[in-house]
Amino acid sequence: MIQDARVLQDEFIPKEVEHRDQEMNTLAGALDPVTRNEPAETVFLFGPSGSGKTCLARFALDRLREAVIDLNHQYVNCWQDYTRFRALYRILEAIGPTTDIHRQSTPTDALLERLHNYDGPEFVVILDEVDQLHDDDLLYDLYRTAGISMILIANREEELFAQLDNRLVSRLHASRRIRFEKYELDELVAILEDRVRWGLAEDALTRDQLACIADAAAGDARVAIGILRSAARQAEEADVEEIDFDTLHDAIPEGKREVQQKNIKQLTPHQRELYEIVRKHEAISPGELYDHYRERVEDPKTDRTVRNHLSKLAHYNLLEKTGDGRGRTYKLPA
DNA sequence: ATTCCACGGGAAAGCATGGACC
DNA sequence: GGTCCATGCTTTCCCGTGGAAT
Repeated sequence: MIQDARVLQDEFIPKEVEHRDQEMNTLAGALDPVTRNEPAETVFLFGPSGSGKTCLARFALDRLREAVIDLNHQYVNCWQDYTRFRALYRILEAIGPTTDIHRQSTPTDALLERLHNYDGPEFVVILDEVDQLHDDDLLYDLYRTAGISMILIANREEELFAQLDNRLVSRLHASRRIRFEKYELDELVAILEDRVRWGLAEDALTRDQLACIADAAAGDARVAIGILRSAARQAEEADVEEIDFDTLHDAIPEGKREVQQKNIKQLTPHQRELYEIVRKHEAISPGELYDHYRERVEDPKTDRTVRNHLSKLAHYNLLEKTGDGRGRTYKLPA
């Protein structure tokens, strides 16, 4: 069934990107100065999740590397590396060994100094989920570093600029902005067809089945590929060459759930406990939640810390806050 | 009006850890 | 080895704000 599992991974970058010609042209245009050894324009990619932002950014960077011999690059997911220190660390990894830098005991200023001393070839940094950065000093740092170009990725344009410092907003005002729309149904089907062609046995799925997946994914390519992956895995385990309707039916919720399960694994025991408590309730009030938590956990943290955890869980889309103030309840997202 | 929760920003304390020095 | 210091990250403490209930 599965010929090449890499094709079904989230990180896979296809040889061609479909239905994003306009966006690709703009992005390539912004990056073009790099081919003349000049810094690229700063580019923003905005759009909903699964609309191809990250994929296109990496794709464009790959293309650029084919044309430019000397080019440094790094991809930073700000969701994971959300402090100034960690993001800087990630960036420095691309320009040299970092074994002498330690999470504790090396000051952020030392990282910054090393970055400013950089005098290698043009350096393109992709900052994904840039709105997850806890403070925007990092953007300022990079902006002021000669030889570094930025591709910045976020969901919502207005929200991002609302949270940025005013100085930064005015400096970034002139940068290029590319807006992505959700994929249409037939576009998703085309994307899935490619993945099937490259990664699965021939005719593993019918066109109708792909359309069914695309429909369930509601314009989100990541979800669509997740469902496909899940279906292929089940077929592989059952050792069959075709995916039947039942398998597909099961794969839809599972594919959707996969992203969440990934996030749950990263939680601390306390955070997971909170998640479990919310999961067991239809909807739970904050006070009730704190009570349950204190009962179930050996060494309960303070309410304030619990609130921090809850914010984090909400950030990961693992739970949902509804209402405000007194009427606030927590529940699992729909 | 007043009280009651809940929220979340910010300061400070606590924690874990590598490096310098003895 | 042992001690102390510096640092980033987490947790706690303090507190102002604001809506809901009384």
